[in-house]
Amino acid sequence: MRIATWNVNSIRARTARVVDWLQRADVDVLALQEIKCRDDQFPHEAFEQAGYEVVTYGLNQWNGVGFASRIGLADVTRDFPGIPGFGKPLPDGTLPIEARALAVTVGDGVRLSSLYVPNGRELGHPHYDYKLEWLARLQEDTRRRLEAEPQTLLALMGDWNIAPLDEDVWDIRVFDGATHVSEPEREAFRSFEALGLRDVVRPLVPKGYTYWDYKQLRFPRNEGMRIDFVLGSPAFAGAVTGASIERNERKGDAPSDHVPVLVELDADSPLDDDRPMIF
DNA sequence: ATGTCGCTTTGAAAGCGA
Repeated sequence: MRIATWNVNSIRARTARVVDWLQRADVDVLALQEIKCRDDQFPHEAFEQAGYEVVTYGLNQWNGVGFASRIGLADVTRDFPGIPGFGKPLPDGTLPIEARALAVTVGDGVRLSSLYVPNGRELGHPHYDYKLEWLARLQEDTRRRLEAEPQTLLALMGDWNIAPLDEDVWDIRVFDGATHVSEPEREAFRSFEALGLRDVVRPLVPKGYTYWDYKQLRFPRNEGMRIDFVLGSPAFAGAVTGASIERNERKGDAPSDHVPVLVELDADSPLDDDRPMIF
């Protein structure tokens, strides 16, 4: 099973590129972020013609997440319990919930979330507090799920908008006082690892960025950030057999500013200690 | 250079978010 995550920065601007890559890379399931369209605006036909069914969660021109799968999509869940909102209060006094979290079950019971973590904008900005609150509520929900089903094959995948390590940005000095590298954000990221989730890509791809800003020749200079991650439950992590960061997808005409992160999984024979040894 | 994108409202240019 080949599973990927990709912040596409507008699906309508990149439909052919995304579908072409899905087929070229032989991807079974893609988690999308920043589709930047409503559900009715999504280019369903192009994906269906390529053999993928699609589920999307898009409310307006901002954010938006989705999945494309050729091995099934079941138990679709938007948001998560306790998810905070942001923006102008609604008539009932609550804040609007943004389209940033979508979970599905694929294949034979693999539970995947497509996540677009709030950017944060600036330290001390209301959006930064929103980001931390959003992550705290997601962590709580994930903890409950793992406690209820410790053996579950589960992965949280997406654009985390956090660089967990200094080496995940090209020059940490540039990020003094910036979001994405602040200690509260990194602590939030580690709080998921404290649940037993593991970054399943870094051990296999120790170096490399997943995002390069369009501005200031960031890609030609390789001045990027590693902010897109797949965090897997112990059972999920045990089934991972390969991973790659698809750097070539930042090249050519009209690329997204993020590239796909791809994980290969052998869900039929997880490498856990209970597996009978056969010689 | 706050140096690029993509979307929106608005009626070709500006605002917003990243």
